[in-house]
Amino acid sequence: MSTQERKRRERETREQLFIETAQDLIRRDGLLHLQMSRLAEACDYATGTLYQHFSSKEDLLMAIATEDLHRRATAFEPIPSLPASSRERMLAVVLTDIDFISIHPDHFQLLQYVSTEVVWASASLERQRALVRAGAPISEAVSRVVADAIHAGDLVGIPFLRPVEIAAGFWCLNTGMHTLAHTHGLLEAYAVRDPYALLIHHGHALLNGLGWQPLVDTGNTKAVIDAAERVRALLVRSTNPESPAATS
Amino acid sequence: MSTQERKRRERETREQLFIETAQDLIRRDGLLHLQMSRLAEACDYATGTLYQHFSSKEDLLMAIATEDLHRRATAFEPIPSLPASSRERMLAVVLTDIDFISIHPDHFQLLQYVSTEVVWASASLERQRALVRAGAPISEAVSRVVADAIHAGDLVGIPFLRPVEIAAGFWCLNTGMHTLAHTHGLLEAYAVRDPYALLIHHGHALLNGLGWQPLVDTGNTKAVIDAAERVRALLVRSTNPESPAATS
DNA sequence: CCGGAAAATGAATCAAGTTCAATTATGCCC
DNA sequence: GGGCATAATTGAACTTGATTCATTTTCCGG
Repeated sequence: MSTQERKRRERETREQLFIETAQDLIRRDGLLHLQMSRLAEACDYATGTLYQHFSSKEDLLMAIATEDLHRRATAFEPIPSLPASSRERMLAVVLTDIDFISIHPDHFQLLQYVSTEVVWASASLERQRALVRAGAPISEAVSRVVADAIHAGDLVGIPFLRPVEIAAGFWCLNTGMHTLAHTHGLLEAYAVRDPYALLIHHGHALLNGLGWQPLVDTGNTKAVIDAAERVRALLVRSTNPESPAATS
Repeated sequence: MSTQERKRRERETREQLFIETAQDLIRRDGLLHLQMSRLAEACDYATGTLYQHFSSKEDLLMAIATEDLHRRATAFEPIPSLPASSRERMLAVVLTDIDFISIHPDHFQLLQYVSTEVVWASASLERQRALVRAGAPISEAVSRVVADAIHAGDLVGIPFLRPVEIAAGFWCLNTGMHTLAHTHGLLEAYAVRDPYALLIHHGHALLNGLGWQPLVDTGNTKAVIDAAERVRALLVRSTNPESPAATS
């Protein structure tokens, strides 16, 4: 049946419209002021129609967060096959996350909000699962980099930790720094000037502490900055497919 | 005027009653189901009376979080003057936080919720400031341990980072792991068995990576566990003033 | 004791999310 | 093409729970 298929597509398009319009409204007025009735009006639909797609307001918010998370995960995809050392690829992980959250600060705040017990419990089981699923490719990509490092001999002596548990350490450091950067009053309380430069520094320190070769002298500020620039250039090239002299 | 003073005290006592009863209700029924009218009833006051103390529900939640955070900060107080190496004191920081959050998981979830843009903005300026202030002693205590380490020569070669920025790294690691441990679906997604054992491991790795002496062999599981036990024993002793062999 | 200020009360108000009976559109079959 | 059954859409009514505020009660100095 082609009719079924068309309907499904139309439905999906409309859901996309709702999600994108909601993102616009949130950017304009803030998460606090998002109202279901206003969103419906902005999309030229009745309030009730929203509930054909989302079981509740929280459900909608989770759908938005999931959408963003998909995009975020896409940014991590090319990292495992980047033409660079395992250590540089790990740096790429940190930089990719920094860059994404810097461009989409709303995403982080929304994700934090929907991860909250209160909001989480108010969304449908399906959306909860979709959100978790959307994040999985990130941990998989990072774990692959770790596994490659172990395989290549860049990372030895941690037989009792699985790659995903090494990856989790960096997830914590990253997420923690995003939290520090985006939570009211915290940056001031900690008097941290540039949270993401600090994250890169601590990231290197953690890599060094895990014995991840080649070790980087974190005291050499210029080397650290140069390495970040070099890896960022690689990332940009991997995102723009028409590389000057690519041979896949 | 003594009357003024008494009134103020009574007011404070009642505020305490509200906060503690609210904590009970949250523990019993969950944050999601806390209702202002039910809280008032549980305290044998009218709903309106609550608003003599808290400008809104969010304001109340922030007051609860602040109360908890005070207690949490108290746990960190003895650490800087613990009779141990600077590295062991830093481990004490991590362990103290792990233990507090393990005993008070509600606190972490509430803190995460009130730190959310939506809730934060709905609380009074005064409460916002009080919450930030309540957390400050923790970063100060940790920063003091870092400063001591630098002074003692245990931590060299990081002239451009201030103690508070080193402390921030551990804040991120800790907060990140609490988030991982307490956010639905994440532990499963990352397949992490024991998040706090992992936190201790990564904590040591970060300390090693910063060059914090004496370095610890993270591959030696027994040594890592023993060190944690030893430091925990110190912490217990510092909390219970009457040590076993003391002449009371 | 009294008068008036301050505090407490809880029913009324309000706001926003959610529902659902009525309406409209859609697609299928003859 | 027309009529029928089903599904989708609508938006006003409903619901829930936070917040307010007119009224009542308490408190305190003189």
